[in-house]
Amino acid sequence: MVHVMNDSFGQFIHDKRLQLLETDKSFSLRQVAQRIGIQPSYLSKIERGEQTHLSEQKIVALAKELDEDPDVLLALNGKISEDIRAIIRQRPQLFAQLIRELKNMPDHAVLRLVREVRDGDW
Amino acid sequence: MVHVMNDSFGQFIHDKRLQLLETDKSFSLRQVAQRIGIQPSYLSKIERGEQTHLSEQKIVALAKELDEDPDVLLALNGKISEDIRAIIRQRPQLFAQLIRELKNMPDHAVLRLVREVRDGDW
DNA sequence: CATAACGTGTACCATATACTACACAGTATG
DNA sequence: CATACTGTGTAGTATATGGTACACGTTATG
Repeated sequence: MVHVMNDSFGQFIHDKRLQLLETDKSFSLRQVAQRIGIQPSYLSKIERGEQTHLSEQKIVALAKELDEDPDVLLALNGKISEDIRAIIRQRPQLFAQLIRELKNMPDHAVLRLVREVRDGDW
Repeated sequence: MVHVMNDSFGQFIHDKRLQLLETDKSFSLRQVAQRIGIQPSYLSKIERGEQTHLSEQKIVALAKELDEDPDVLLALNGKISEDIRAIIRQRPQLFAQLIRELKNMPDHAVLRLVREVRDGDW
């Protein structure tokens, strides 16, 4: 990662895994690593922040394992889902403008837009 | 670029540069390359699609030179402005949801949202 | 007509990203 | 108490990204 990344990612997934491990022994580092398809040593490094890079595919798999939102885990890792990026690249001016306008809007205001669009009341 | 990238980028900036060159001899490949801070051979390769990679910083400088929208040039190069990415990463769930909802909305509908937000009529 | 400017070919290069392979010591389990 | 499973350390790797340096032949220009 070139841009800043405080490693809340490693901390976050470590905590969540331990939490799940309390009631399900299949959430050992080794078993989770195996299920998402990486080496245990690599997941170990990521959890401890010694290594930060993890591909979108593995992050999404991990999100599924840990029952977390993939977009949130991706964000904690400094990434944005490829499908979102593709949508923006289709109409860069339009989306850039909208997103910059929304930068400082409170959550509830943005949510109102989401609802407006979803309910299609226009 | 890992994902697909049809090289409209090289074609696009080549065409625009030639257009500007018609009325201003300072838009030679060499001089433009110098002004944006890369080697002429590199710009040459990019214009001909032999090479596609160009950093956000250089693309923004090039957009300024060619009087084009930086977000559009970035998109043609498969990229999204870092400031936009940062905004999304701040509130990933919120923005991911909104953007996915807007994926298939026509431009005028999205523009209506932009205007709503800008005019603050809420 | 010398020389300045042009675009391009070849050969490299540094850093970032995303991992693997394997060994090892400690802890739990049948 | 053997052995299976745990987390971690070390070393190395492939590919992507974003370039540089310099020479070369061609085209303009004073």
